[in-house]
Amino acid sequence: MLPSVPSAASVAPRRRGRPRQFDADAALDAALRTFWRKGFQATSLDELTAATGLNRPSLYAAFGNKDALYAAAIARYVATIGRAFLIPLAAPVPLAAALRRFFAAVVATTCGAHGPLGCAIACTLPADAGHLPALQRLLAGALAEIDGAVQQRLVAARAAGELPRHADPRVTAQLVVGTMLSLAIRARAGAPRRELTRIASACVALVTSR
Amino acid sequence: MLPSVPSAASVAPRRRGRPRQFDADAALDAALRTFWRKGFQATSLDELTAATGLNRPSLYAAFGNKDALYAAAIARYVATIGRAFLIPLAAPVPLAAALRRFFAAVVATTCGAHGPLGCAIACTLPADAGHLPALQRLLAGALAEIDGAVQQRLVAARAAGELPRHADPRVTAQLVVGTMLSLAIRARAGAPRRELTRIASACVALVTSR
DNA sequence: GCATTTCTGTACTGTATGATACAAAATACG
DNA sequence: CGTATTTTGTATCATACAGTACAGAAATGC
Repeated sequence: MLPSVPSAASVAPRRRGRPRQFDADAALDAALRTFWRKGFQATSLDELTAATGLNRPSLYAAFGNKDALYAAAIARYVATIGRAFLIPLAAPVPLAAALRRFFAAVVATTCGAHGPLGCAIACTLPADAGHLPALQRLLAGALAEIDGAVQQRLVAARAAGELPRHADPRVTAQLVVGTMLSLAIRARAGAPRRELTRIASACVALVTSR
Repeated sequence: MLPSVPSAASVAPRRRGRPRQFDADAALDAALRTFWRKGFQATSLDELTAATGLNRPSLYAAFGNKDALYAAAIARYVATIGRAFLIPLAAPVPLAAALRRFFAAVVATTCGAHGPLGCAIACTLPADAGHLPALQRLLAGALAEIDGAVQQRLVAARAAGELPRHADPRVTAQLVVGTMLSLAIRARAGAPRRELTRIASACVALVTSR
């Protein structure tokens, strides 16, 4: 389930005309869940109105068109789901334990209770990034953000002597994130949770071994 | 470019009525190139007829409907592109060299001359595997085939003492394939070739180190 | 109270899409 | 040569789609 994180919109000052009868963030979360499962192209506006409970004009007034709604949904994915993956990384525990928690969060989310959703960045965004430049930039930005966060943790780990000195934090972070992306794809292919956990453990062992 | 590998269809015995004026394999390759770039949902039949040079009825008579054509195209991708990745693995060279050749082939293909295509299995198939069970099975099968081939090479490597005895060939293969999938996604995000090569090198170093 | 502003809901528009009907063309069989 | 069989090309169908016009509803400001 998506956490209901309030954003700037929900604390805006009272506006002039008829007030909105919906919460924009909740609607965005509902749209995200639909996009997450079916991707951008396969999701119709009828499905979006059904999922959000809004009618078309309200959706368009709030978010623009379908493209903009998708971009907003992915941005929210990065800000909520993606960032939730990174929180365990910052826990004050040894690197191996932090990485295990990170992967545990990834596996739990990609193998959701509502079927194997995978990861929106790994599984659905790349398909449309091939022909929509705006989405390609979105994908590149999301990857850079996750790479950076993992890299930062690895730099700290190396300073603490938890990583071999010859290991490059940047490329190692990209390998860890790469494993994360592959776990999401495997989840979407229907791989059992146990298998994903085993792969994650092997990645942690390989990265933290010396 | 796709290699023009003949299949059973092109050597079929002379049939009864008016002969076909097209090569089914060439048409399938053309359809695959379009699907590869834009995915299943975003590719229209108009684009497919333009790419293949066939008109709609010929396409439908040869392949069924759009779904079946996509499945056939992905199957051909696995049989040609995917298998081409695996050939370098079987070269009679040490494991590290074989893996380097494998990744070199992956990087060269995912960063094609016609823009960063990525990999059809990694970048476009997962999007529709989320809601089309047939495509989910196709994805799972493709992953299993690549995993198996890499695993087989790792088993041989361990027998030759090129791999630590404590390394599990199966999960190690899944990590290598996972890195491959992530390279394809990064290629589609626009990552420069140099960066992908660096990640691949780090993966090889990590897997073959002891 | 009245004008102004903003949102909601229905109904609609034009278009793009996947799929087919049908007749003409091209081959094999007898 | 005539019939059966398969492919080709055009023209078309019904539907699904993204997006919007418009009228009514609910709030604010004066």
